[in-house]
Amino acid sequence: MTEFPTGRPTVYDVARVAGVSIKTVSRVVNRSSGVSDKTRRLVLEVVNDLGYVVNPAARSLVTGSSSTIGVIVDSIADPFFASLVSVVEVRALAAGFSTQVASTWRDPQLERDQLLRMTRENISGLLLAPTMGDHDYFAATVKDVPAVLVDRGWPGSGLDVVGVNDRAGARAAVEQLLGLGHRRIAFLGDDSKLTTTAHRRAGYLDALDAAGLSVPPELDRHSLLMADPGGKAVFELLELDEPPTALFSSNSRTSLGAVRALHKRRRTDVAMISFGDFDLADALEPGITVVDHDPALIATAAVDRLLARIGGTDLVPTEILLPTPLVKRGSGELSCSPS
Amino acid sequence: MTEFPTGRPTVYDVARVAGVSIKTVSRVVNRSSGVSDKTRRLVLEVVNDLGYVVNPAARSLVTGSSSTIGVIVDSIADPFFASLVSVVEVRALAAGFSTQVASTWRDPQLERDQLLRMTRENISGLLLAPTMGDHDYFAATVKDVPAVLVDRGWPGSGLDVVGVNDRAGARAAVEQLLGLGHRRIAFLGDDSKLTTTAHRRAGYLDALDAAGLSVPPELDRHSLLMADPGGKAVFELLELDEPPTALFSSNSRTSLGAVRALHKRRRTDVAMISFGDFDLADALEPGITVVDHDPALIATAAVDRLLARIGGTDLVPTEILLPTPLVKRGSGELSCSPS
DNA sequence: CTCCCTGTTGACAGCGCTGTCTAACCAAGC
DNA sequence: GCTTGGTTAGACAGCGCTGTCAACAGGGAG
Repeated sequence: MTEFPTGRPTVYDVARVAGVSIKTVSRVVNRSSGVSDKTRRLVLEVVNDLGYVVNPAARSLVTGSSSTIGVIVDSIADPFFASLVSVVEVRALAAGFSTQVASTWRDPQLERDQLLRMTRENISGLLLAPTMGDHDYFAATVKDVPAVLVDRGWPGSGLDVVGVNDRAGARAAVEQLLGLGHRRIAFLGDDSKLTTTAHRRAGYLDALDAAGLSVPPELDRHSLLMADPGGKAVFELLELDEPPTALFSSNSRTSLGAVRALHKRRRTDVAMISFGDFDLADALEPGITVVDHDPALIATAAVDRLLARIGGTDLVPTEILLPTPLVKRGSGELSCSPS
Repeated sequence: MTEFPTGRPTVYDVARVAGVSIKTVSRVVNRSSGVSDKTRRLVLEVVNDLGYVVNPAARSLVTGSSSTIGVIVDSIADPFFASLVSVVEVRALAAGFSTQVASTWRDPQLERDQLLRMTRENISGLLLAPTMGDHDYFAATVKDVPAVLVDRGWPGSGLDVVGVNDRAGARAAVEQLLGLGHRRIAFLGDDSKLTTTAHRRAGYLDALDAAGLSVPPELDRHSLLMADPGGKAVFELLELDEPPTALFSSNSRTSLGAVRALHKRRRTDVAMISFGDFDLADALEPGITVVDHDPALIATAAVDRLLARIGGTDLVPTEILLPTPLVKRGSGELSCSPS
C-alpha cells in the first residue's frame, strides 16, 4: 500500500496509486473516450479504494459551469412552490443536476440579490417565478444563463414562460357562478401587481362584463397583503348591507383565509371558487370547488424545457400554457339563494 | 477607459484598472485589514464600475469551504419541512450562508447519496432530518463537517439533535383524551421505523399503560405508508364492531387523511388530536386540537446551534427539546359519548 | 544616522481539475 | 524497410482566487 493521503483524495492520489497520469483519471471519471478498458477498470478500482470523488469547485473553476439549476420562487414555505420545487429537484437530479433554491418573499431587491448570487455560482440554468417590478436589469445580470419563467412572466421578457391561462381559467370559474344566478360575486386577490393576480382579476372582470354586470368596488378586494390571511376582507364582505352571494378567490392563500372566515361565521351558504387547490379543500363541508393549478405539471414542463435549452436545443421563446380543470366539489355549485 | 474584459471580470481586471495588485483587490473584497482607506475606496469604485463579483468556485477551491449550509429532509413538499427549510434559508442568509436543500423521500440510499453530494461541495455545515436505517457510514462520509440533526436523531449519533419531546407531548395528548372518558383510542402513525413516530407511539402507550389499559391491536395503526393519505385506515376503524371514540394521529400527514375520512363519514363526533398543526385545522367543525410542533422554532434553534458550531464554538453534543403546547380547538375536547 | 517596528503592498505558489497539444505505440499499406 | 493513420496516454498550462512571505516606506527611539 502506498502512503495514505491525508484529507480528501485528489486526481493526483488516484493517478499515483494507479500508475497513470492525472489526465487519464480525469478521462475515466468523466467517461470520456480514449481510454482502454483495461486502464479504465484499473482506475475505477483505485477510485473506489481511495473513495475519490471529484471536487466540483475545481471542475467548475475550469469549465465555468456547475451542473446546478437555480430555482427562485416567492417562498419555499408556500405549498404551491414547495410542491413545484420538490418536483424540480427530483427531475433535475435524474438529469444529473443539483438544485439550488432561493426565496424572494416578493421583494424585488431580494430577488435581484438572489439572482446575482446564483449567477456568481455559475448555475447551468434558472427557473424563476418573477416577482412584480422592473426586470430591466435581468438580461445584464443573467446573461447567457438559460432561463425559464414559471407561473408568471413579465412583458417583453423574451423568455419561455410555463404557466396556466390565468385569465381564461378565472373567467370560466366566474361564469359558472354567474350561471347559477349569482350577481354579487366578490373578488379576493393578494396583490394585483403580481401578473397572475392581475390576469385572474381580468378574467373575473371579463365574465362580469360579458354578463353585462359592473363590479361594485366594495366587492373587489384585489390588494390583500401577503401577510393578511385573507380572513379580514371576508369578514368585512359578510357585513356589507348587500353582501356577496359568491366569492372568487384568486389564489390558495386567500382561499385559506376565506374558508376560515366563512366557517367562523357559519356562512357556508356563500358560494366559493378558489383558483388553486389546497389541502382539505375536499374535506370541508361543502367541499371547495377549485380551478386546479397543478404545481407538479408546471414544474415538469418547465424543467423539461430548461433541460432542452441547457442541452443547446435552439428554441423560440414560447408561452407554455397548461390546462386548469375546474374541480367541482360543492362550494362552487351552490346556487344563489336570496338571503 | 481600459479595454473591456469580455466575460466576467476577475481580480486581475480590477487590479489592472485600479493599478494595484490582485492581492489588494482580494483584501478589499474580503474586508481583510491592512488596506489603507484611500486604496480601499479606489478598489471598491473599480469593483463597482466593472461589476466584479467573486467567483465562489475559485474561492472554494483555495479555502476548501463554500459558505453553504446543506439541509436534507424527507421532502421539501412536506409542509412541515417546507416551513422549516424556509426559516433556515432566511436565517442562514442573514449570517452570510447560502442554503442547499435536498430531499431523501425517506430512502436511506438516497439520503446517503445526497450526503455524499453535499460533502463533495464542501458545505460549511449540515442540517439533517435522518431517515430510518443504519447511519454507520455517516461519520466517515461527513467527517469534519459540523452537523445538527433536526426533528429526530439516531441512537449514538454523538450529534446535536433539535426537536421536541415526542413521547411526553404524545402522552399529554392521550391523557387528555383519557380524562374525557375515552377508552378506545386509536393510534395513527405513518411509519414506526421513524424514531419520531416510534416515540409518539411510546407516549401513547405510556398514557394507556398508566391508565391500566391495554391496546387492542386493531386500534394501533402504526405503519401507514407514506403514500396512504391515512384515510383508508380511518374508514376501516370506523367500521369496526367497537369503533374507537377517539383518534390520536401522530403527524400532520396522517391527520389530513383522518380528517378527510371523518368528514366524509360525517363522524365528527369522534374525538381527535393531531401531533403537528396543519392549515385549516382551526377552520374545521370542530377545530382540530393539535400538539403544536412548530417547524419555525426548531429551524431557528437548529440554525443557531449550527452557526455556533461553524463559528468554532466548542459544544458538547446536546439534545435540545422545544415545547409542544397543546392547542385546544374542540376536537380533542369532545367527551366520550357511548354510541 | 542607524536601527527597528508598524503599516501597507505585492510577487508568487498552488488549490484540483480539464483542455490542448504532443508523444508513444501498434497495425496496415506501399 | 519506412510511412501512414488511428488509438491510447501524458505533459503542461491555466481557470480565479487566497495564503505565505518578502519588500518597502515612514517614523520614533537610541
